[in-house]
Amino acid sequence: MSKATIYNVALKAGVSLATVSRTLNNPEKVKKETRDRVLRVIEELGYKPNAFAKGLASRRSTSVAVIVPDMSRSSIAELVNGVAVEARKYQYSLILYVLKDENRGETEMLKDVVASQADGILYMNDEINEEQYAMLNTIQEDYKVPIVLANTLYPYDNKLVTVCIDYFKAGYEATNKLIAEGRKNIYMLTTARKYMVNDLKEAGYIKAMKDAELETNIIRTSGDITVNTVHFNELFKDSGKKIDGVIAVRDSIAVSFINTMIEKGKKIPKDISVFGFQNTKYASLSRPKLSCVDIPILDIGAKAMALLKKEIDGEHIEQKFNVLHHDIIERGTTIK
Amino acid sequence: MSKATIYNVALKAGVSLATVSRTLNNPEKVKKETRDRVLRVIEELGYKPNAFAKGLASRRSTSVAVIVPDMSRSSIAELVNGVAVEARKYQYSLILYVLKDENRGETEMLKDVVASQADGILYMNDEINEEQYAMLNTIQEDYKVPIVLANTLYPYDNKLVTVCIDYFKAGYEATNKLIAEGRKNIYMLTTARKYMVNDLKEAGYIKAMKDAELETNIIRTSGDITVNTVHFNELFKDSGKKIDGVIAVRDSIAVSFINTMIEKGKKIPKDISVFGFQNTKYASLSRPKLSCVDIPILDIGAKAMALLKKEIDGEHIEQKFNVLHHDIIERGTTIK
DNA sequence: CTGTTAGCGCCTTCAA
DNA sequence: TTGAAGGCGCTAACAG
Repeated sequence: MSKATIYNVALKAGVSLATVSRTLNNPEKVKKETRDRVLRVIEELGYKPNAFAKGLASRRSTSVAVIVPDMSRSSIAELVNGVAVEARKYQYSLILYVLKDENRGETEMLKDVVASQADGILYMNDEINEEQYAMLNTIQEDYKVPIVLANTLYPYDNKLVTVCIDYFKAGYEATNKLIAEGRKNIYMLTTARKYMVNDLKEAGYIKAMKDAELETNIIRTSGDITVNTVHFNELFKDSGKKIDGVIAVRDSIAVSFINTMIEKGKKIPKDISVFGFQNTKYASLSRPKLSCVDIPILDIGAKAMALLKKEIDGEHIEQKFNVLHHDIIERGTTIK
Repeated sequence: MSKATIYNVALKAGVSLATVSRTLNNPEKVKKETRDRVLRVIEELGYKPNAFAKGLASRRSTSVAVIVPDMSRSSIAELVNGVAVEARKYQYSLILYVLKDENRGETEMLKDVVASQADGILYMNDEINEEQYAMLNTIQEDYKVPIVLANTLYPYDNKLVTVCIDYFKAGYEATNKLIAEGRKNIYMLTTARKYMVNDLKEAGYIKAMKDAELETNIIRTSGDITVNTVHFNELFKDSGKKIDGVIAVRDSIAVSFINTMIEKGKKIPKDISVFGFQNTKYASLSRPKLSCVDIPILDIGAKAMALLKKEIDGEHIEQKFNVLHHDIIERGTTIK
């Protein structure tokens, strides 16, 4: 029962191992009768080709490396979900690399990825910086392993295929919604850590504010609720009365802000309108429900995997930047 | 640059490939000077052993298969995080299998796992049923590939190593807290789908209620917010006034319930006390903050991976059931 | 349409 | 302490 090899199948089916290999990989090259016989034996023996031997001989692994930061971020998990669904269509398996805090070993890790013979790499670390981008580029060129960035942007260059939404535009639009409400003192709540996508949201916000000749106010805080709650309380003390609008780069930050303000006696959205980003479950579980930019995160994952598959298959993708459509969802934290 | 093989290293270091292999896998069997020289060349060439060749020859993959349902569930993502951290300690890579809705192909998928030569399997699908359990067992026995269940319980048998918490006890304790508050009409909100762990929480709830000679009320609903909101509204119409306590099997369900009730004018926790399960970010982002059972989900993942590693290394684990400690966290939705 | 024959890159006895 | 040689299970020309 343990392990049937291609030899066992060949023997029992009365053919050579090459024929077995063919019926599995190039069925059209095998006469139907032979093929059927072989398939029956395969079934009987519960034979599955050894992935290592197959990979070694064919130099292809039918697997892709998925590189993510901290899984506990809702958007990351959802992205992986999207990738998984698409990957299954191609029978590709996913090798998961979680970066976690320690960027130290990223170079080392990428070498592991190469050694693992992954057919392609899906990189979704939105904290990407110039150095990392350069390294990915090197890897793609030196080792000829295709890379796709999912929900990860490095806007200063476009050598790598990228799937994302137009974060600048989204930030711009959300801010304009608040301006249209008549809000004047609109704050942007962003992360202290450097996320490229958040910088773009911020740039969109700044543009909208400048266009309206309003003053920009950017607060850098943490994604950690206990930490940002403290920040929000301080903010309230200093200038709380003047805030009448907020754009947060993550839903969870928006919700944390809302909670803090409501506990301070503020009315949402009467006193302050709030926009989040992503449309995660946090947005639906907030009270009032959070207005936010809806990002098709599942689709981004799926699209990224689909493009990677094309690259693996040797198709050239001239459209490097693939921008998916986003929506502005108005719920209970803004005034329609 | 492309790919250095063991031959290149051997040549450049002036040794045979066997020596290179040894310095990597059995360094103590190589004279220090030779070893250093080889290591230097490895460094220079950026050599990494091809994972396929290595796996084929050694019959070990230093990778484990991680089987999960839907990644978008916060607890699942966190579990994977825990696994990833621990796996990195051993330099194990993770092959991710997302079950998603379609259980249809689970048998097939498990065959893939075996074919992938994973050294072990981490199974964390809390919807496990008898059939699946039996199949896992078969796989473990027939193919000699160790399996560990993480946060997944099949309480009717104990052939597979399991890491979890005592869900029965947790349900019992949480219910008793509410009873101690003087609550009489305590409802359990659980999932319509069959999750073994939720059944245990439910059993604990029932036991506590029976002990206190109170009537049990079990509501089966969905994890989907739009769906369960409808249920909660109906519930309120029928018997809303009589509900004074709730235990929900997931934080997100608890929060959704709270939102619905507060919108109906109920006071939380004055009118109704609420307990959730897990202590996810949802609990901290709810207003009031959710009281809940704290489950050390990260630790469960890490512990499961650690045990799997032991099994892979041939250590026999007699302690099949590994029960980690949980806490009851009282925050704003219960009365202390 | 099918069989034969080299490898793929590495590990692992067995000798030396 | 090191080298030589035989696989691991499969794919992919090349013949036939």
